[in-house]
Amino acid sequence: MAHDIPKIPSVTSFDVAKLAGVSRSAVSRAFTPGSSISEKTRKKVLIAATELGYRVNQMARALNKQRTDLVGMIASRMSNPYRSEQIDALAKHLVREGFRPMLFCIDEDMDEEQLLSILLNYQVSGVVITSDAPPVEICNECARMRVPLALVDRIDDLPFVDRINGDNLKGGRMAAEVLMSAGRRDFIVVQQETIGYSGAARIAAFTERLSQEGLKTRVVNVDANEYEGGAEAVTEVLKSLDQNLGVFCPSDTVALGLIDTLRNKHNVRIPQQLSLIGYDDIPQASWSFADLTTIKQSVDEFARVTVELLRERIRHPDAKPKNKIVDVTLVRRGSV
Amino acid sequence: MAHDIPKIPSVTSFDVAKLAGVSRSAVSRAFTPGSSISEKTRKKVLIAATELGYRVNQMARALNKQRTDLVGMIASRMSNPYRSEQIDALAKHLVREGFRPMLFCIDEDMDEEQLLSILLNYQVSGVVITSDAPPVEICNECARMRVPLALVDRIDDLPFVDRINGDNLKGGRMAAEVLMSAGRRDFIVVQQETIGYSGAARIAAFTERLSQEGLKTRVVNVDANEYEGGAEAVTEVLKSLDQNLGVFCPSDTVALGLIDTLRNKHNVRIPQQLSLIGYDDIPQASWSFADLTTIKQSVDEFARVTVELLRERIRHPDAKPKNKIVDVTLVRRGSV
DNA sequence: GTGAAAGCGCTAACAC
DNA sequence: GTGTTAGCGCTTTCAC
Repeated sequence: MAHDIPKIPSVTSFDVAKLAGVSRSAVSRAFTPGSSISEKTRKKVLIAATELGYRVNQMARALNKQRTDLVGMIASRMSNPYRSEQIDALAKHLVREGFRPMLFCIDEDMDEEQLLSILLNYQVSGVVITSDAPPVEICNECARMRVPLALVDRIDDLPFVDRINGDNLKGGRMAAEVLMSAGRRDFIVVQQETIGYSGAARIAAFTERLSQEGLKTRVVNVDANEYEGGAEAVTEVLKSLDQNLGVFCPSDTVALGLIDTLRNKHNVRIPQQLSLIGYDDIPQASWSFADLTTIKQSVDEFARVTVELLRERIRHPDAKPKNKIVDVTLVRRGSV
Repeated sequence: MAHDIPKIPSVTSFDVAKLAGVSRSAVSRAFTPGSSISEKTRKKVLIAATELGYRVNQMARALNKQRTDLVGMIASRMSNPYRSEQIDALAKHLVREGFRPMLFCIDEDMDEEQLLSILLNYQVSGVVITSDAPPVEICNECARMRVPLALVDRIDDLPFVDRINGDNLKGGRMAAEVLMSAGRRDFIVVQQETIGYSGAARIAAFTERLSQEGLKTRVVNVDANEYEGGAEAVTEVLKSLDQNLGVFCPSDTVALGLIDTLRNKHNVRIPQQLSLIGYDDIPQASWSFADLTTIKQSVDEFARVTVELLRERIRHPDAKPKNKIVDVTLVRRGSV
């Protein structure tokens, strides 16, 4: 077998120590921020290290510290653009902050026990869960083992577990207000069978705000998720069309299914015949076919806060759970 | 600080060995598939392990084996639904095959050197790159260090580096043929500034197939990517509208920007006034507003093949590069 | 501020 | 098939 390129043998702290004329401890300290080492030796070590192409072996370090910088990200439904934006942002922030994201995409038939094993076997520094279906066992076990855990868009009340949520109360209310100020008086909210905590909270806030004005909301339940769920809601929406209708979908993917089907299969004119508002502001919401008014949640802000909470919890594993709320804003487009 | 839940101290192979009345090697063997151990002791060990809640410490194992089961996935443009589908599929396959995916989302201002450091520091078992912009340094260094590397949708010719590509030749030809059999005689292909290898290959195949029939293709260059790129192409497309036009976008995201803008901003009727075909078959291509005919690449098949190549290369790091082609199929919808 | 020594938890080579 | 022994490469008391 030809070896066109020579394989480089791995260089250890011992080699660096020898070349720099110091001990291995010195090398270790040179690569450990905040350890007591003179600037002079640090320089010497760094020079030797560069010369040899030394990199500290994280496995050895982890074995010692009983902790890696690995962070498990558990995600479901990556087909939802909001989810993949979230993961994208989270992965970037984690790396920037010195963590190393491991990605686990789960679905219905995932093996909770196996996943937990992996997480624990690798002694992850933390876990972030952004999925609708709660992997209960994982949450409990993380809490129990004091593995820092951050729950995004989830409300589960667990000891030692932090949560990050959008301001669903504000978002739901804003949706109601936008629809009202567009002159709508009759309301439908589309609810997927598998609705999560966030969706439910948004709907509750929406309904509540309307009832303050003495207005009623009808809930249309659909079996499918995302786009298909929206398409499914069309039947019910069409029935109410002669009234002064405002529709709220607590997720853009659903709203997009609805608006697309309404416009392109049933020639409904929006916003002339009805107003529609979504939630999340995924990229597709701004596409011409949709031109969807929606409530924007900043994935970047979510990611920032999540990493921040993780950091804090690593410092204080036994602190009581924190609950962060991320602001939401209205994005006005043509569907209202 | 209250400790509502007791923290469990970590249990080592030593503890299990003691309880099972065997040596630590026996414990190790019980957890190493294919090692020589009697069924009887294996049982004993497993029972003891379960009782104590033992999990093998991957860091220690890795330190020993000089290799983790970590696989780095390097991805760009997660906003492209095709990309996130790819990552989703890849992550699932990797886990199923015993690997642990680390995710690195890169953009223009990423630090190649830092990323490389991470990969090497963690002694990853392999790296998969699915990004348009080639992180050259990373590729070279992986080859050099014999870190198994798989390139998805890339053509870079590197020693010890495997590649997985869709059948761009077939795909490009099919696109041409579909358009021709719809009676089109005048062709435009939309090309983004940042087009990657795959896109270029598809365009080449498309153009070539048409020229076999004596038909010419005009390339429209756009500066923006994805949806915006498609929207940008509209101006040029409209100019050619009175002719018998067929348009090919080597990526669905671009095609969607084009078709959406054409239909919803310029009232162009498709396929009456022109035929349009895309590439990838992302979920949005099937939405009503688009109803886009496209060339489907199976992300699942991509993932399967990629993991397979990784496995092989781990066994034979010095084998010569393999080149796998994944089949593509036509998905007929209403845009042609 | 620095080095020596003792592990972190595991696997592999070697005897038996 | 099984136990013993010797590390994997690093960090970390503990003296100095």
